[in-house]
Amino acid sequence: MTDNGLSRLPLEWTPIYPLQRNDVVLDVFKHSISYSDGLPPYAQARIIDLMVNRLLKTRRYPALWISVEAPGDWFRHEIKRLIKHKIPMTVQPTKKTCINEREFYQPIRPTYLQERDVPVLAPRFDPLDYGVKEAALRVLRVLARLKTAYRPELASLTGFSESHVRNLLKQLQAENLIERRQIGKYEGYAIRNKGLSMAHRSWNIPKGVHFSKYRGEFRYAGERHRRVSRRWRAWLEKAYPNIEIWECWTEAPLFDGIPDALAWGRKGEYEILFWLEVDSGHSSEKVMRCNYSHRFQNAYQHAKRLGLSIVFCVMGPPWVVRFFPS
DNA sequence: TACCATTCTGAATCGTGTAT
DNA sequence: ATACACGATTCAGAATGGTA
Repeated sequence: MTDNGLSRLPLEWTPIYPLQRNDVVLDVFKHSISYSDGLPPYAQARIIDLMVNRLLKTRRYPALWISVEAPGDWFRHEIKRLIKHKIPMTVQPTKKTCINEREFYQPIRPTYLQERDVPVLAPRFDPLDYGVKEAALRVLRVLARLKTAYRPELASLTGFSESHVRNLLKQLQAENLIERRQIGKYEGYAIRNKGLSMAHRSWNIPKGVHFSKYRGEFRYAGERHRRVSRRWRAWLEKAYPNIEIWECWTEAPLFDGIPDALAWGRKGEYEILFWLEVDSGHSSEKVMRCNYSHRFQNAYQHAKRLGLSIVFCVMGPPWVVRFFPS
C-alpha cells in the first residue's frame, strides 16, 4: 500500500458506509484520550486541532470521532468547547463503541473511495512497545508539563505517595528519560529530550508537529508561588478526606482566567472544580478587587451553565485572605 | 553597635519497615 | 511487586545570643 500522507498520524480509521457500497464512505477517524493523560483539556484540544490540520491536508471530507475516558461530565464538555470545529466532529465517552453519522455536530459529506485512498496510519501509542509501566509513564507525563520539579510536587500532581514516586523516578532515571538537577536551592528532577519525546508519542502527537507552546504550564510563576500551587492537590486531599480528586493541573487555562492550580473531582454526587489562586499580597487592594471579581464572575457564569460547582480558593498572607470575602 | 557562633526551623531527601 | 508510613538526615536561612 502506498503512503497517502497520513503515516505520521496515530489515529484509527473507522469509516461509515452509508449506501451499503464499499466505494462510498464517510471518512471518519477516531482519536482516544483520557483524563489521566496528564494534560488539561486545553492542551488535548490543541492536539486535536493539529490532527485536524493534518487530516485536512490529505483528505477531502474527513470527520473525527473523539473518544474521551473520564468520570463526570466536565472534562468531555471542556474538550468539546475548546476544539475548533473545522470538520465534522463528535466527542463521546469511551463506553460508546460505535458511532452513527447523526451524532456528528455537522453533516459529513460522503467520499468516493478508491483503493489507493485507504489510509495508512501511524500506530497508536502502546506503553508496552516502549517498555514503560503505566505508573512511570504518568510521572513522566506530568514532568513533561512541569519541565523541572521536586519530588513532593510530582507526588501531589500524580496523586501517588512520595515513596512510590521515588521508585518510579529511579526507574525513569535508569532509562535516561529524566535526570537529577539542581533547581534553586535543592536537587530536583528535569525531563530529558528522550523523555519528552516519549511523552509526546504517548499523547499520540503527530511527529513533526510543534506542541511545546501548548504543553507546559501557561505562565511563568515564581519559585514559591509554583511550589504552593503544585502541591495543592495533596493539600486538598489531606484537608478534606471526603472529597475525591480526579485530576489536578497547574497553570491551566480555564474560561478566561488561568488558575494557579485547578483540581477537579467530586464530593458525593457533585462534580466540583477547585480553583486556586496564590496571592503574594504585593498588589494593592484595589488592583486585587479588580483582578478577582472579573475572574470570579467568569467562572461563576460557566459553572452555572454546566451545572457544576466551583470552589474558589485563595492562599496568601493572612491579610489577603481576610480581605477576600468582600 | 558590629561581628561571629549557636540554635531553631522548614523543606527536601533517603532508608527501612509493614500490609496487601 | 506496589503502596504507604515514619523517622533520620541534610541543607539553607532566620532567629537568637554573647562578646569586644
